[in-house]
Amino acid sequence: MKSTVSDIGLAKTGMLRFYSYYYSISLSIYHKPFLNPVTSCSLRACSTFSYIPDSTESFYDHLLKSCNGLASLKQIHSPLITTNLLLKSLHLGARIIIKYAEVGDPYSARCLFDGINENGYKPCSFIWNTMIRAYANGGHCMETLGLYSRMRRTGISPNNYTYPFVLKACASKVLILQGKAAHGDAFKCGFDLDLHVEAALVDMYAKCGQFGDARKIFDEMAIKDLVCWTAMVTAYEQAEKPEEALILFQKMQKDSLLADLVTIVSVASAISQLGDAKKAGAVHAYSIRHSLIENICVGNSIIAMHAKCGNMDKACLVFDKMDERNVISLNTMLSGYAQNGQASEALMLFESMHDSEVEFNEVTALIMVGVCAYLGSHCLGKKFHDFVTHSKMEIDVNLWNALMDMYAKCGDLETAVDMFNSKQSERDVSSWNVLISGYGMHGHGRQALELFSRMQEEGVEPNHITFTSILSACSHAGLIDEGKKCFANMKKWSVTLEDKHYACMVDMLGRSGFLEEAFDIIKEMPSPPSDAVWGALLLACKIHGNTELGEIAASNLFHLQPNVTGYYILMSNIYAASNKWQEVGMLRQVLRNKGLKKPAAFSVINYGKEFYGFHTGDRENPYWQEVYRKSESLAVELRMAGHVPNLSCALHDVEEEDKEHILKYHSEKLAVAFGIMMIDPGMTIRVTKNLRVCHDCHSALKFISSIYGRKIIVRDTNRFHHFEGGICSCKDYW
DNA sequence: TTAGGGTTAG
Repeated sequence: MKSTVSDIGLAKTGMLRFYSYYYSISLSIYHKPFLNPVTSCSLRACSTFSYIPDSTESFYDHLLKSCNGLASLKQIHSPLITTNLLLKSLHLGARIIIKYAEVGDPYSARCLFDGINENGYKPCSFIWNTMIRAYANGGHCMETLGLYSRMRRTGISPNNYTYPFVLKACASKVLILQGKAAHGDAFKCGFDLDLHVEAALVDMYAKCGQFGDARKIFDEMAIKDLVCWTAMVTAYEQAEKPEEALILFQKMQKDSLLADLVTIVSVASAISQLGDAKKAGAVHAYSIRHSLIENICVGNSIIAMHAKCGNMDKACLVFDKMDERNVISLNTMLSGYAQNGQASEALMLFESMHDSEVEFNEVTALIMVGVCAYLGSHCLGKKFHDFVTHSKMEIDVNLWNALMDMYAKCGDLETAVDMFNSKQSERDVSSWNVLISGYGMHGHGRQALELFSRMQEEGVEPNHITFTSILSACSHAGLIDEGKKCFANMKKWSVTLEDKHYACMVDMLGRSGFLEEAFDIIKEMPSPPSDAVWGALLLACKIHGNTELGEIAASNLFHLQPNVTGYYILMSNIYAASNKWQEVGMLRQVLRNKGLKKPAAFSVINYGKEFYGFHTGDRENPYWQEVYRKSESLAVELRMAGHVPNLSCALHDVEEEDKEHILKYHSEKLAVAFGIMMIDPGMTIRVTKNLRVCHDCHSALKFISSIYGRKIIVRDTNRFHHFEGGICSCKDYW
């Protein structure tokens, strides 16, 4: 009992003994069979007492405030029935109705409401409003509207309290027709100019996507308070119209209105959508100036905002200064690190939070499994899987899918397949997508197509991600006809063709040399192609040495993404391959002027508990001297086995002899040389590279897998290469 | 004795 009742509350009311008495009554009621405290509230007898003392109401108010579950609510409700106290206080009845709705039992709330209505109370709007509120707050839209309609038929007048609830219900289920009808009713009764009704109307029209109507009501309001302004700002933010939200926020400030925490959370979210670091700084400063940042929700929103603007240093500063943190603060930071490619920072933060009071949850696990997938670290991913298995967390289908995806992205497709097969009854469409995509990135196009057919046989409807995965799988495996068929079938499944689907088609056709056909696809696109589409064409032009089409793709890319180094490098490589050195020089000058640098190639290999990273020509790695010696001897063995260095893969402006020397120390060759030295023979060597594998390394690794009888798996930015017995799983098509 | 904006992570 004491655990559900505030001692302070009891001391204030002095009702401890009173409660003990009724508690014993409620216990005895529960021991009587077949007596449900709610349904038995027929409230037939009327009172022995003509009034209920204020102190009693106050006592029950305290009890209800501290009650947070159905069982304890019923214990409070029971003595009120047996003593008929409920009949004497409509206020208490209303409180219990609301409480039943809050604990998720609208049926009991309705029973009590019907009982009250049938037993002698003079019909009044108050109790009807209470029941309408209970339905509306619980998201029971149709019940709200049904009761509102019955209220009017019964002759009970709706008032200015009724409409905000009814409009809220319409807004929650985007029922614009019913919302408009309620607006009309409010107008007829003269309540449409009430401040609360107007705010609810603004919210309803905005949530139903009718921004013109929402804005008209908002603009014409005689008095606008903070809630109205925030309703409109939030409406724009939720509809992904961040510019409009911020314009309104500025206007609000000109009206000398101070934002509260609700406003600032919405504004921070709007800035997150824009990714505007400068505006993020201004809102951060505002939240400090007005002491809003001390609220944990605001703090978390500011962290998320900085993270989405790419500024993890500032996010970290807020996180470090927080007096109180919760699991959302931690997850926001972890996901920020993950989104900004700072995987090791995410791992360090996760480690550092082990001894804190914040408990990890399923979202933490989802983020961290994603970090392992990003790193391509099989051993770390396996550790997280063990961690999750041994924790109290529930492995739901989302986490299960994330784990499958992690195994696939860490090169362990077998485990991903085993996991998929072990959960037949609980699979969802994402489970199928994960495995189709896994087959695709490992070059198993046929298996991806078979799984796609099986998925349809089992009645699982493919979505836009399924088609991205299957088109990408066909592209990696060079299955052009199959890919075209899938692309044509998308309409059958009512899946809208998105930019990414076109990018897959351009990639598929372009890689296999059908450059003109790929360009035709672009020309047929209903909306302007994104950088992904033009990027796919540019890559294809590089593979097939098409300067003319490459220039078209590049000029679009330089316009769309003027600061992405990779596109300048690709175009420069196309020029270099056709000996257009003047153009090469020009593009390098552009990069210099913009202060852009070619990203350094980097390969990571896991050995024991550690990760060893190698840059091209690395001399910082603690093992670099041994690794260099191994690379020298490998170069000799490769020559003897028939490998001819592909000098076009080295820098273009150095002598031929130097080119061969540079090739020996490419990052993936250094990592594999390290693997051969350190990892037991018979164990797979797993390497992850931050760029695409170069052609010379690809050929060399095939030879190495044969010379040493080792299985080598390399994950590059696009896909996996499994080298074994002198061949690669990509069949030299990548 | 009832009312309007909404919590940040995946």
